[in-house]
Amino acid sequence: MLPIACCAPLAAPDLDEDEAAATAALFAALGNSARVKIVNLLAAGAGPVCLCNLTVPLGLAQATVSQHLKRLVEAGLVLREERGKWSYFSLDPEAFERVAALTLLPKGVCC
Amino acid sequence: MLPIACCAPLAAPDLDEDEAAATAALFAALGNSARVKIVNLLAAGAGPVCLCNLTVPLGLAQATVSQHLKRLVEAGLVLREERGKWSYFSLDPEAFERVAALTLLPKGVCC
DNA sequence: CATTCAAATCGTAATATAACGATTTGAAGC
DNA sequence: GCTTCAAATCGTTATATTACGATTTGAATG
Repeated sequence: MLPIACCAPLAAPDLDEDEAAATAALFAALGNSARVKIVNLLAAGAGPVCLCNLTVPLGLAQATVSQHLKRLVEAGLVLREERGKWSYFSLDPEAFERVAALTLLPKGVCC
Repeated sequence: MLPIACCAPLAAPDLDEDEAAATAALFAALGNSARVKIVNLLAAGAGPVCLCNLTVPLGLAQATVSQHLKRLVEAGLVLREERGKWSYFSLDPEAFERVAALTLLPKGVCC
């Protein structure tokens, strides 16, 4: 999957094919309960979390968790950090804003 | 697919399996470029839009558009309204708020 | 430099999704 | 009641996703 170059709000005027695809890709990255739980665990933890500490709470095999993390990293929502043999993951600080930006209402209405 | 009973923000404390699944289902409903475009077209139009006016801008067959609309209705994002032979669709007024609620930051930070 | 061990990748199977044409359904109109 | 025509559903195919065990990669350590 290509990295998400940009994404447009749902209510943007004249959304073209590429913008719709980029927007959909970001939503799709969160369209799986394991990945929602990963984001939730990363948001809850104070600081980066080791993959090895995610398999038990998720109830999934190491390979499966690794794949989900890869998708979240490719979507630009999660950051990977190598520490020796271990990989630590954290939410991209802008992840929430990036997703929230997709749901901006027309006319600047907010929340 | 079951209707989405409730959904919890990504950063909610102690997200359980059902909450994660409901949250993921809402994201998944928007995780397709055709459905993003449909939501965009419905947001742009003033009032309900006929299915028959969606197939051309989407470049998809009637059956395909009907299926996508069904998914959006099941996700609680779009409303269906029958008018004689035609079906008209509009955004659920709460759709944006429902999606935006998923990305609420911890500690009430907003936008 | 061989061993260890976590993570990534590979290969595969089961399931889900997306698309289409064909068919069925159902309201409107003759 | 028959016809019409839009929408929904069905049946099918192609593709994508999800999951796993097995294998490979690569940093740390003896």
